[in-house]
Amino acid sequence: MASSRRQYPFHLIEPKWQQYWEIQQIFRAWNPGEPVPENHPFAQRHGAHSMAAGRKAPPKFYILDMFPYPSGAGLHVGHPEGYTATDILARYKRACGFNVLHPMGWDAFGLPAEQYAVKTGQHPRQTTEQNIATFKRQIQSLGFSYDWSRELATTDPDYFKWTQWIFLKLYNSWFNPETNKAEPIETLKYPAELQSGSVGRASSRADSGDGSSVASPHQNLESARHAYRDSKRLAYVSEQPVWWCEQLGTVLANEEVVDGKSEVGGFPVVRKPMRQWMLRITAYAGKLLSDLDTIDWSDSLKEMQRNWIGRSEGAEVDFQIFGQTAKIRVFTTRPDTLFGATYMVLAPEHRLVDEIATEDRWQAVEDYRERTVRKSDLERTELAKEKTGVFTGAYAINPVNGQKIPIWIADYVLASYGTGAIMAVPAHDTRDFEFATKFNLPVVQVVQPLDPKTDWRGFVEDGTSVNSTGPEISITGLPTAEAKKKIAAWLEANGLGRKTVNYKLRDWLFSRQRYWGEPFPIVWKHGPDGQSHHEALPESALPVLPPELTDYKPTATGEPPLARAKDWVNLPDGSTRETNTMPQWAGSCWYYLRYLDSKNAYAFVGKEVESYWMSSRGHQSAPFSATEKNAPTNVGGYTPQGVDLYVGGTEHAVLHLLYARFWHKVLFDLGYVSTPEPFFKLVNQGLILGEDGQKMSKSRGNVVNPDDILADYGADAFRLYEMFLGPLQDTKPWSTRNVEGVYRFLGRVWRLFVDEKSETEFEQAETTAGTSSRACQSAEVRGFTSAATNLLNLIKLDSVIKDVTARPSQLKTLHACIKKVTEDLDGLRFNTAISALMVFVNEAMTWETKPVSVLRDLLVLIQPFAPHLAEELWAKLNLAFSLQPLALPYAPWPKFNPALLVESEMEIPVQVNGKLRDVIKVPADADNAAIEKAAKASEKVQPFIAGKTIKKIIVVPKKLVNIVIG
RNA sequence: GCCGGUGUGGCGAAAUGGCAGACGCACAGGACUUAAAAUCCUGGGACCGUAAAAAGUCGUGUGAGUUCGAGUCUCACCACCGGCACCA
Repeated sequence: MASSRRQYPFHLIEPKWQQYWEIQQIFRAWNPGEPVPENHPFAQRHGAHSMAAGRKAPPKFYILDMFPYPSGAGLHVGHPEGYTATDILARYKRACGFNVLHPMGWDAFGLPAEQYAVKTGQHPRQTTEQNIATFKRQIQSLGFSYDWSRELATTDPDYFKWTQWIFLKLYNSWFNPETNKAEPIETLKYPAELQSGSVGRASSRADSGDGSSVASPHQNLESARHAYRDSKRLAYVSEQPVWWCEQLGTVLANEEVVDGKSEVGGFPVVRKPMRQWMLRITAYAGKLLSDLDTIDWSDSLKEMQRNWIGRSEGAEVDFQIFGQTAKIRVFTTRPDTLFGATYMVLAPEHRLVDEIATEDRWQAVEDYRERTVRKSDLERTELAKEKTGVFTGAYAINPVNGQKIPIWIADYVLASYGTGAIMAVPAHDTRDFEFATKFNLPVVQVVQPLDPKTDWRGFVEDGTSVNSTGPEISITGLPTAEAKKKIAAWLEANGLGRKTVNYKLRDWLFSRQRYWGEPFPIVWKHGPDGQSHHEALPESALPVLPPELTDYKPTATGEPPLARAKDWVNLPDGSTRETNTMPQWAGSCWYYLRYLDSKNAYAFVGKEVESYWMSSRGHQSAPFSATEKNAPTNVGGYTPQGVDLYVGGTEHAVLHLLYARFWHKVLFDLGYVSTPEPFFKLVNQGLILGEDGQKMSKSRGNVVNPDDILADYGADAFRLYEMFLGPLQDTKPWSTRNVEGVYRFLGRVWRLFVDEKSETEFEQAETTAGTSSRACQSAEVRGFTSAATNLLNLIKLDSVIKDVTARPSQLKTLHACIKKVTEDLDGLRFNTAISALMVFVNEAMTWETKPVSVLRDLLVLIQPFAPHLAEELWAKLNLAFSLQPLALPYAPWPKFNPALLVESEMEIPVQVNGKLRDVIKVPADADNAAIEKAAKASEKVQPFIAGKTIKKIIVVPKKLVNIVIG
């Protein structure tokens, strides 16, 4: 920073008010039934009994930030962008009379702390606590109005006790397709063969619903029932290939694997099958998709979730295998192209491959499968890669025309989607076409493009069916949509297939081989026959704490580090604990609910409290924004509810936001929460790039440290700058130079109020006292604050601030500002709200007399943006004019009065053929005829219309005149 | 390839279909100062003019269209950003 004089003493003002807010608990949010101390400003504004039972509480507003992962690097300038936006809104809503819930906490489990532990032996909890302390100090130095009494960390046993509790709810529930809801597992009826004493064909493993699992040779009824229930739970166990990283000695989640290498360190990873816990998120695919229509999120975000869920409508069709009893079921979105199916493809992992491959093809098939398994997903799906595959030797019968078509295996067909098998229609599918071209398979046209010039080869859009007549069914001549319907109906009627919906969404792999995560509340019981099964621990056993270890490395066998703690793992009754831990996403799935009632020892959240904050009519008492487009209201039969505004980065578009919605919906089905969606309105803040327009990164050396900005310009300037940068949602480059612009603005606000001479005296006194350094503040906070207050009291108000009635022009300036700032805050347009404040201040600087009333309103308007400066000036005004108002954060938001903006004259632009020629002044009450007359009389307009025929004159009332000439 | 978004001065940006460029940065000139910093005032899209003005012409990625009137609406195209990517 240029070593210039401070615009104003923010270095004293900011710590002073931050400490005041904390000691007075100014930003405590009050729960229903909670007694509010009489001297708290909330009580002064709303009444001491406003939250008492049976009283109608003030409307709530729940405004939430995505809580940060407290990394060792500390805060970067991207964090405060969202936090400032939410804080401004929180302060604005508080001033508008809402009971505002604005909490902060820590998403504190995670790999970095664990890796540090592996390297140094320092317990991850210690690392985590240090990082939280840094983050908290940095966040608090920005003056956010968080209710810190609700602070939580996902790593607190009091918190993850309830994460484990929710897991038990998932474990003890199943999804009932008939009610389309999660229900307690007890409501699950056993199939007929498990109801009597007979031992039936029960599947012994997680059942994917295709009824194909092989029955165990011998099981008694009890264990068969057990297995059946286990296969239906929302939390279940299955054997899954996962990413294993030898160098890191751990398994990695998909999102930690980038381009076939570990995101951390760039080490190679391999697929390895392991026993895993899964969460049945796929059961909710339909609801997760359709309920997007009921919430106010950006189009792009909703689209990302839609793509991730990936719904496609189509049909399943059974193909008889030639010469065998087995059938192959395929999924297709284009049943209308069935006549063009000239071959079939199975995924190499498809379970029928073994059965159908002929002897002469066996070796080729086996070789191909071998190669496929070794390939990573990346290699399999790599862009523009050549198609590969081998013929199995077997044939299938096309059910519509009886044709014998070859069955291939190829890795472009994924085992995990649909049925793992496709009918290939090379004429009308790009991938099938490539494959057919490479292996010389026949290509038969069955769809005619509407435009006859379009080549039908590789034509994948809708058209008209051709060559589609078989012995029993014909769809030739039908448009695609109708052809689909007709063929689907025929398939269904003949038992050959049925309409279905498929989703790309997969079940959520929920276990990690980590130390620093929530242990599962699960034990394994080992039967005498060598069989073992899992059982839930009772709620009374929660929280399940992780054992203390000295070595955090995963074991050589790939077992989780928890397995090292033998005393912890082995229980007296011979059972053993589950040694996996939950993924980092678990804690963030429900933290917004814990904030509501973070100290509750008896429930994850109290019922009444949940209902007040999540489903009382906050939106109705004050619409978020009347002007907002696309704000869904009352969609799907219920008023949108939940968190009123959630702000965070796009990086969580599909994972956190999908997982949290899923958990919330399960809790809703089970009756624990009162809304089907957690987040009513969600906004993604845009990325802040480096000064060079590149993404900020250490390697580029363009990272801006918030602490530096704070030291040079203060928190208020930092807040203001982040908001003035541009629209919240946009990506925008950082510019330290531009910080000076808003910093100067705050200096002008300061000089609008204070007497310059007294400030000079203050500066001399400060130099003598030597308290100018920020460093001394932490040492003796109280001493610092009283010294700072004494110094600041030397600064007096400007003598032209008087208790006089404001002039009409002054009121006009003020109310234009009130209007603009209010509307812009409702629309989250912080940058233009700030420019409106600048316009006001620029104007007010020229006033020879400054009415107190106007300046007080100004401070209420500025308070959300620059709270420290506003508080200091507010205090000075109150002192000088002996006022005893509410604490500034609770002072009512000024009400815009349109009558004050009325002018006696208005300016009307006059156009000739749409081109501006003059701006005329007419009386405010002039009617259209008078305006038209004045426009034609204008001297500047005359030359353009003289001698021309006037074809038409458009007068937009009070707005504009356009004279159209020939 | 598919989906979503964005294109406006030297820069960040602003404009319910109605005066394009508010507000701010940078810049230039002036005031204050021994001087500098800070502060205050003034100027500014481009072109063409002029001693200086005025007037005029052009101008919101490109090309068409709708309209009395388009940065804004429609269509096509181009560029950039983000997401997904053999999902049948």
